[in-house]
Amino acid sequence: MESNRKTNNINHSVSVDCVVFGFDGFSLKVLLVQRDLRDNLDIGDDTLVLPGDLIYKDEDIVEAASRVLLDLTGIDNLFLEQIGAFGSLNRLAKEKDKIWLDLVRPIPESRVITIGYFALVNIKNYTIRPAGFAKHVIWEDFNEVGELGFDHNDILSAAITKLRNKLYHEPVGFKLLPKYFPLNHLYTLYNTILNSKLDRRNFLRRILKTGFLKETDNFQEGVPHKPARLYKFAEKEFGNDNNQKFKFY
Amino acid sequence: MESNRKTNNINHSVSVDCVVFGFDGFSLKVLLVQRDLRDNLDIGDDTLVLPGDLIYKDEDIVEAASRVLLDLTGIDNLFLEQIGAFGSLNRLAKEKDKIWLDLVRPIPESRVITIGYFALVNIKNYTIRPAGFAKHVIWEDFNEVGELGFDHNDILSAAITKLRNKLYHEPVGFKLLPKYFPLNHLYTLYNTILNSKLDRRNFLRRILKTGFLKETDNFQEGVPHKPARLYKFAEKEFGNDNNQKFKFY
DNA sequence: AAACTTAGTGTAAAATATACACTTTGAAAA
DNA sequence: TTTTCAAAGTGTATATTTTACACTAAGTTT
Repeated sequence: MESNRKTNNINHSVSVDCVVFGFDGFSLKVLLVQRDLRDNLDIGDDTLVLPGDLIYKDEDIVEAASRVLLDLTGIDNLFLEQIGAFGSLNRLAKEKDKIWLDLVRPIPESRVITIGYFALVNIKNYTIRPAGFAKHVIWEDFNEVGELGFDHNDILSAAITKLRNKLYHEPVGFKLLPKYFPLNHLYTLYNTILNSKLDRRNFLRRILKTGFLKETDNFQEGVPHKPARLYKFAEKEFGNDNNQKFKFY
Repeated sequence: MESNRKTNNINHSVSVDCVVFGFDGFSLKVLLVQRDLRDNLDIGDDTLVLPGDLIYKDEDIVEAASRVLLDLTGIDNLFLEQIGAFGSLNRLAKEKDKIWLDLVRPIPESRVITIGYFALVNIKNYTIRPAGFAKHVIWEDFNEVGELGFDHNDILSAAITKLRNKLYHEPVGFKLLPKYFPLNHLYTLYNTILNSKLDRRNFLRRILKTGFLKETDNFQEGVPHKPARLYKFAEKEFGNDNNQKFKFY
């Protein structure tokens, strides 16, 4: 039996949890799932959590994170980066969390250490769909995230810190945007995520100087004002390996 | 039986490994242990590894790292920071590693994910001593580290990257020095770790401007030249929480 | 044609970074 | 006690970068 084979193949000590950030043009979003039971029993638990699951015994950690995102949200083949391991002894100790674990986990009392992963996506590229034992999958406004299940607020904090640092040193901002985008969208994105109001002219000059953007001959269409030139990521110079760094502010 | 109680209390899926850096005035050192068997059988394995061990089921991860350092090296009560989780499927697959695991681990074939930790110590504050199942404990010159057991070269790489980044943004360099130190020692330390030859006058000016150093009225003693003024870390301004950052280069 | 909205652009002043070498001071040796 | 040695300690002129700041251009809508 397929599910049995999988059950036996579970590592009950280690899980992964994923922080997926998106940007809709106005605010930073986080992908959250409302947990539900495998067999569609509804226990009236509407706690939101990060998408995550126990890993399989024969599965690389980052592969587990990929699988989780595909299963729970339909998002496939993302660039994932590790945030770190979260293993405090009471991370599964909230009452609601224990009830849920009792119902869905073969060894509900097991002490689980989770590895956090972090990804950036263009929100419009994905039609998220609940699957596995998620009831709903939603894009939650980052500033409106309330108390999550387990220690997921801690993981999310670590993720936002990482994202903010990355914006200053690595060409990542464009990952939250469509392939072609006007510079002002990137400008709004930086201001939104960093909670800042950067000088627009200086921003444009500096972001271009980092070299990770390449101008195209395409322009915005359907906007009720002068259409802006579209830019794209300069893969040739920066590759897909997140190695090259720059100093931005 | 004490050791039995402990054996039953082991989490066979998760370990910790520690990268402890020291500085002897000339080069960066890493604490390594030569692994040996618990019962002092010598299997002729002189492979060097990072100090590490499986965690206990009821133990916080960072506490496990502390325990390991105390047990294996006599170093107690260090500031430890997480590097990340290392969980590739073949991380324990080298032939020598398998032999060692077969001999010392209750479940030698278990798939183990390890959490790397990183610490900086003043090398002279500690008389390292082997204990547990380490045969020797040594301070190895960072540039002379050869092939380590398991995936420990990967962990070490991640650690040195982290250290180099930290030197630019956090007041940590002084942790590798005695409580009171002349600025030139810090200068040598930066040059050594960063493989650079910074301009001395500019370095002194800039490191002072970061504000994390406080001049004292003490001077070097017993040196065959003009004694330099000693400085110490400005705890009042920077606290012990590694929060405050600066931009240094 | 006028009004609206965002795109796109330049510069002067201030701050910071860089490159560079000599004098001072104490200890040790002569 | 004088000389020598070794590292400590210090300043500045120039180049570069950062900052603050506001108007014109272009396309769309009315």
